[in-house]
Amino acid sequence: MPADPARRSQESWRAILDAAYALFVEGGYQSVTMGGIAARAGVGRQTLYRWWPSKAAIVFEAFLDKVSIGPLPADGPLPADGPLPADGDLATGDLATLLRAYAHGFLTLYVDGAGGSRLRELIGAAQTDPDLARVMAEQWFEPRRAPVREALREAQRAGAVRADVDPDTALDLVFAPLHYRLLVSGQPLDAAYADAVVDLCLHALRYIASDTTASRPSKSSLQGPQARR
Amino acid sequence: MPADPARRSQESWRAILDAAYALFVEGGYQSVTMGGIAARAGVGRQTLYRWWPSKAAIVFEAFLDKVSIGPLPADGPLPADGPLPADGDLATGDLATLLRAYAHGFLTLYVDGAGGSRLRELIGAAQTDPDLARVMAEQWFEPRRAPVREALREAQRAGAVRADVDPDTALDLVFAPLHYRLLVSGQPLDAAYADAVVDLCLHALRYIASDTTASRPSKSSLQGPQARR
Amino acid sequence: MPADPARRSQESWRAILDAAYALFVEGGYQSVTMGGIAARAGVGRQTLYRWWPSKAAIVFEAFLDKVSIGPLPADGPLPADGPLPADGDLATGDLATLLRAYAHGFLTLYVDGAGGSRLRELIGAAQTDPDLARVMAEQWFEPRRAPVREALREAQRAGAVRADVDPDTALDLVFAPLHYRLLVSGQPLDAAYADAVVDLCLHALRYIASDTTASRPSKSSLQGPQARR
Amino acid sequence: MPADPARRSQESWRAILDAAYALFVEGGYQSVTMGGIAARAGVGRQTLYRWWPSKAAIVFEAFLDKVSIGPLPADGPLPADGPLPADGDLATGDLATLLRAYAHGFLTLYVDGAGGSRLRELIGAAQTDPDLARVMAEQWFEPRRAPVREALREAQRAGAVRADVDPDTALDLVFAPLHYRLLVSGQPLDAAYADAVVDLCLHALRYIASDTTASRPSKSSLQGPQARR
DNA sequence: TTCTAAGCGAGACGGTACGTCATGTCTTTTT
DNA sequence: AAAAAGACATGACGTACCGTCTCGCTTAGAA
Repeated sequence: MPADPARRSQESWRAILDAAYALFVEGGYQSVTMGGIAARAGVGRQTLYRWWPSKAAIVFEAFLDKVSIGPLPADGPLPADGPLPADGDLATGDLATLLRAYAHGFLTLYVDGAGGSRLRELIGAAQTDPDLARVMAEQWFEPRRAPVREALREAQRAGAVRADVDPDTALDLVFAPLHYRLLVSGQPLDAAYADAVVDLCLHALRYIASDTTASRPSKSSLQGPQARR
Repeated sequence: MPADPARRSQESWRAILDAAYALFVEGGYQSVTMGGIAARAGVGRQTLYRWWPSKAAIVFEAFLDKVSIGPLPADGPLPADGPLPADGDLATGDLATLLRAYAHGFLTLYVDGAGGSRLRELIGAAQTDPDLARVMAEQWFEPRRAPVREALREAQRAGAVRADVDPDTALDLVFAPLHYRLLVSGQPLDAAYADAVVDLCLHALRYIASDTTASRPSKSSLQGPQARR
Repeated sequence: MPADPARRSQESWRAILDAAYALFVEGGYQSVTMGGIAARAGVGRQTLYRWWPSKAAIVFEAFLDKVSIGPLPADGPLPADGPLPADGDLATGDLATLLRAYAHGFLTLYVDGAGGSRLRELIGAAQTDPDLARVMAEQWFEPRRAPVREALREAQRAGAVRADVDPDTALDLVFAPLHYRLLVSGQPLDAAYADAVVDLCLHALRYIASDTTASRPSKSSLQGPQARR
Repeated sequence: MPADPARRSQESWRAILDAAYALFVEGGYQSVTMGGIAARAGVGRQTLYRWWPSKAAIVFEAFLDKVSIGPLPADGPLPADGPLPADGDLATGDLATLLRAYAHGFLTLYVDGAGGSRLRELIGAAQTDPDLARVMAEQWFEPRRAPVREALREAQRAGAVRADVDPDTALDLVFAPLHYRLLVSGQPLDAAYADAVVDLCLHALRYIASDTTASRPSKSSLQGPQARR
């Protein structure tokens, strides 16, 4: 008998997400407990188990709620980078600018942000929790990939980017190194690195026009696209 | 009083690593417990705490032990890709071949391997365990990056690869997408993807010598260069 | 606002008592729950709380209902000893026969009966529930004591039983040992025991006629036998 | 693996029994919880479950401990009637005195005593807990019955009490009414009642010497009084 | 050789968190 | 207004692990 969402208490829902997010940000994922959330939210423990399958699900929903909804009315420490700078027309115009914007948005959210570094822990938890992994892929990563993928396709149609590369693979060239440094390698993840990655990626993708002139290595190639102007 | 390693019982050590690895492979990281390891190893629980700081440390050491030592005498299900094909001269000769070998070795170990998919869980655990993160970076990731980095530098010196890119950043172009698909995106991680990534990476790095001969990727799929002919 | 009994749903009432009794007989007192009764009766939980103050009250009423109303229409496993063989004229005629009939009725109901041994649990529950204790005393024990008490008084008036004994105390001589073996001592409670108890009781009560001097309570009776020598 | 009693912590044991008894006396059986005992004793909850099968077992052991060991050094509110006045020679000499002593001891312990009325609750709990019932029968009731039974046998051998009655049945004549009023009937349980019961009991048992013809147990005695007319 | 200090197996200990269950109150919807 | 339905706060339950702490037992190296 799956609980009927229509009868759900909105107050409890809010209180739970707020409590879960607060505990998460304050003490990290490991420090969050079902009992702790319930106590802080002034809610029965059973209410948690009624609506969520696991701690991971609650914490992720709380995170999503806080980050996506934008700055909280009062106390929110969120950078609220949220989904994206969001004006879609970037896509057509300037892929390089879009990619760079994304890379810097990533840094803002994951590295500088208060709750940002906590996302690492959620991704970590997802490694042993297939449900969480699926939900995060659907609700967090894919929404962030989609607009970039679309811009990439547009660029391919416009002939600005080689058309023989699967857009998802191309996307990975930018997204992957950022996540890699965040999660795997301990090496620095800063603006310089983000710029370098974007440039290299553009290099790799560039060259439907690359033809002869394009291939100039050291300096000019960094801003390859711009150089073409 | 830090325990004296000289008096350490070798039998217990072996039994503990074997037990930890067995439990890890059988049930996943979450299913491993200190008590479980001790019981399976026929060892007192205190012995674990005497020599290791945490469950993560034991499991990682057990994993490292099994994977690095090569095929076990009797029952080892490890593909034993282990460190690397290991003869360093690959480096000079053919960077593309080396990269491809690494990418496929990654698949063999992380995707096909029995204990392979378990490594995901260890990386996940490291997201909330700085000590584990550090140890893994030092003892697992860096040893696998080092020879490739060296080959890259060699290629840079030989003029086969553009010299204005930080080798570690360049490395990430290959390593990152593989880890990204493993850990973050739920998208397929197979040989075709590995090949595509290596090709794109070579494209990005190629071209101080790019012009004529340098990079011939796997299938001509890149066809950029060929097209120029 | 005390609920108005006039508006009470007869169907629900029946269903609740049936459900409570069924759960009680099937699994014992501890296994009965408010939620369980409500679910089995197809009734809202609040309906239980509206009409009964506690689980004990429901279960006792259900027990009383089933045992007193006589054999159920279809499935009743009750021996339906119920109140008593019921023709009151036994009282005058033959006290011994009456007592024996009661003692054997007790065995039938409490020991042999299906729901019989469950009564033990109700008495047990009454030890921590004063309300239940009171209700049981009024509605279960007293109705069973009353006719015997009346018979005893009749016998006292007729001179067949010593008149210097409080009828309630005399009653206890028969009722108490049966309950004692049921509730306290683990010793066998069977027909032989019931007969022996009744005989001894008759001995104790008999003799206002048997021996004029004897009935001096406190001092002399202590060594009754010796003193008379 | 049943826990090894040799390694048991004496301090915890004491603290647990003290805590359990205190909670029991203060709030009644229902108010005692495993968690409450553990907290008050400053003990882990698992320690309770390690050594006792149930709350009932702990509380009974605590009760037994307090009542049997005699008056506590400082705060014990127990009347310490405990086992018995204990000098066995009462048995031979004066059965009546012994019975009366027991009856009054019963009142002191069960009715007047602080923890006394709590014993009712334990007997109540035993009605749904066969293990507790068995343990109480062995460790509480039987030790109190044994000396009286022995005195009775002695009296039978001495010819002071009719020999055709099973001693346990005879015992019940005194013990049962006291427990009956305590547990079942709500009627007063006081010294007068106790005396009356003892007197009646002595009457019932007396007369192998009292009346030559009378002592035919099962059949003829039924209408004894009437028959003699 | 004896002493002694460590490692070791075993497992009891005080704790924390878990997920389930039952309670009694409440609100919503239907009859 | 009673009733079915069921969400809610509360809190006890029994279990699983945690990390620490004794216990004896062995097993050296030092006296």
